[in-house]
Amino acid sequence: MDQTLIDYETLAEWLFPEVTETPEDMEKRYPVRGLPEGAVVSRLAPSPTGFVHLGNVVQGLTSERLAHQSGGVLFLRIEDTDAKREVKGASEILIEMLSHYGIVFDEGASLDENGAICDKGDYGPYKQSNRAPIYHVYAKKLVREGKAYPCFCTEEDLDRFHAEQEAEKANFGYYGKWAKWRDRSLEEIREQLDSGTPWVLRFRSTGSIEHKFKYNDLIKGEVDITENDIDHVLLKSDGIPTYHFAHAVDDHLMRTTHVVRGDEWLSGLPFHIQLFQALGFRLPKYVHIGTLMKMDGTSKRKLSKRKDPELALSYYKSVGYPTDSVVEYLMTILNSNFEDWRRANPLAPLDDFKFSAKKMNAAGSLFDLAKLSDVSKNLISRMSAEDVYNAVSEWAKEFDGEFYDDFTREPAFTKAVLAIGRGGNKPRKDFATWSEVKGYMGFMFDRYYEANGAYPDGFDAGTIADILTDFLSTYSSADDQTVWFDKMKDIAEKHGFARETKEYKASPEAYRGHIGDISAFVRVAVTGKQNSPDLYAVMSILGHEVATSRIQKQIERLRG
RNA sequence: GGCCCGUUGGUCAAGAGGCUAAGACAUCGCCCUCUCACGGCGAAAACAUGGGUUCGAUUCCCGUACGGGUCACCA
Repeated sequence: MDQTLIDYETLAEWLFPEVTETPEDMEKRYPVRGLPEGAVVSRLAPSPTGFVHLGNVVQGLTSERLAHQSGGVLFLRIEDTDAKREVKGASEILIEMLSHYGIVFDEGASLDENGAICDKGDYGPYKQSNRAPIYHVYAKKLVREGKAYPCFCTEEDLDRFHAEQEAEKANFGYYGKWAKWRDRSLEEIREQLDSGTPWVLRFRSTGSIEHKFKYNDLIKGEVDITENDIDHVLLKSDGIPTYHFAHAVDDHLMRTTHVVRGDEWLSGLPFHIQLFQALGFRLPKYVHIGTLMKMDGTSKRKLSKRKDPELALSYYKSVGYPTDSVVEYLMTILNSNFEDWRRANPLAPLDDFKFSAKKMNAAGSLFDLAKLSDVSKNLISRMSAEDVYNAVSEWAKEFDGEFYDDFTREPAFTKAVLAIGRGGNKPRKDFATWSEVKGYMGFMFDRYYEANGAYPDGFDAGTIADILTDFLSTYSSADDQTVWFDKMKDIAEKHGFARETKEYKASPEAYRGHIGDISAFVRVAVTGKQNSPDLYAVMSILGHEVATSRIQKQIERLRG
C-alpha cells in the first residue's frame, strides 16, 4: 500500500453508487429504544427452511423469558438471506408453531388476520431479504474506511486455495497470500468491474491468530478467543449479506441487547466481535446454548434432522404431547432449578418462575424422551376431564378420525370416563400423549372393545362362565360400590375363592383363588383387558345394558 | 489438521477448596391394593485421567483421553 494510496472514497462510489444514505440516517431511523435499565431486547432469528425443531423452541424460550421477565422486547427476524434454502410458507408455519409453545413476539415478522406474513414494529423490515439497502449503507461505509474490499475470485479459485492449504498444512480460509484481492490497485478493480465480473465484498481483517483475549459469555463464562485473521465475505455476489454481516447490522439497528443462539456459533464469535468494532457498534451480550444431544449406541451426538424424528416439532404434535409438556420438560433442561420450583408451585404459571441465564448448563444436554413422558404424565394428571376431553378431541380430529367419531359422539360419557381417578391428591397418571388415550379407554366403545380378551391363566372356561353367570344374576346397577363388591365376594365364597386376598395368601391351598380373580373375570368380560381403571366406575358409566350384554356374550363364548 | 467448547450415577443435574457428594427420571425390591395407574418405603448407581497448587481438591492450574462444534458467496 505504499504505491498510490488507494482512493477508498472512489471505490465506495464505484461499488455502491445507489447508496445515498449514511449510517447517521440509520441511527436516526432506528433510535435507541426507550426501555428501562436492565430491560432485555432479544430475538429469534431462524431461517425459513420449513423445518421447525426443538432448537428453535429452546432458543425461543430462553430469549422469551429473558426479554419478558425483564420488561423488554422479543422480536422475530426472518433470516432468508439464502434463497436456496428458503421454503415457501415456512415463516408462517414457524410463527404458528412457536405461538403454540407460548413464544409470542412483541414485534417483527407476524401474521395478519388472513394468516399472511407482515411486519409489526418500528425496527423493520424484519425479513432480511427486504433489508438490502440498509446493509449497503454500512457496506459502503466499510469500503470508504478501507475496511472492506471487492473480491473477484471464482469458486474454482477458492477451491484451489483450499487444496493448496491442505497440501501445505496451512489453515483454511481467505487470508495472507491467498487474499488475492486484498491489496489490488483501483485500476485492476476497475477493469474487473467493467468486464462485469461478479464480486463479493470481503472484510479486511486486521486480526492476528497470535493475539488472544478473553470474552465473557453469559452461559459459557470466560472463553478464550483467538483473533480472526480471515477476510470473510460480507456481501455475496447477489448483494445479499452473509449471516455475519446481517447479524451485526440488524442486531445493532434493532437494538438487540442479548443474542441467544446455539453454541455452534461460538466459533464465529471472534469475527463477530471484530465486525461490531469495525462498524463502531456496541457489542451485545451473547448467550450460547449447548446443543441438544441424543444417545446413539454408546456415544452422544447432536440431534439430527435426518435420523431423529423427535427433533421436529411436528413429531410432538402428531404423537400428541401437550405443548405445555414439551415446554415444561425443556425448562427442566434449561434451568436446573426449574424442577424444584415446579414441585413447590405445581399450579403456578410458568411466567412466575425466575429464569436465569446463570442456571443454564454450558454442556449440551441429552434429550430424554422418558423424562418428557414423566413430565407430561404429571401435567396431564393435573388437568380437568373437560380440558383433557378438548385436547384429545382436537388431536384426534387431525390424526385419528375414526377414534374422534367415537370419542366425541357423547361428550358427557367420554368426560365421565376421563374423570375416573382424576382430581384429588393422587390422580391417575395413565398417559403422556393424546395418542395413548385410545389404548387407555378405547374399550369403552364397541369398536375397540376386545371380545376375545384373555382371561387369567389357570382357570377353566366353565368355572369362569359359572361365575359370570352368578354375577349377572345378582348385578344391579343401582348398587353402590360397597354392595356391588360384597356381592362379588359372596360369589367368590360360593365358588371356593377367598373373600380377601390376605386370606388366600395365608393359605393358598385352601382356595381355588381369591377375590382378585373373580373381579379379573368380570373385568375381562366387560373391558376385554386384565387391566383397567376402577371397574365399578367403568360399569356405571358403560350402563347396565352394555355391561350386561358384554358379559352375557362372554358367557356364551366361554360355553360355546 | 487449526481454533473453540465440554466431561459428577444409565439420563437430567445440585454442589464453586473440608459434605456420609442432594434431588428427579429410568431400573430393581418391598408395602398399599379386586387389576392397572397412583401413593409410601428402600436398594443399586457418579466426580474421565495424570500431574501440580494446598494442611486438604469433584471444586483452582497444566497436560492427556474422550465427546462435541467450527473452519462456505448456509444459517
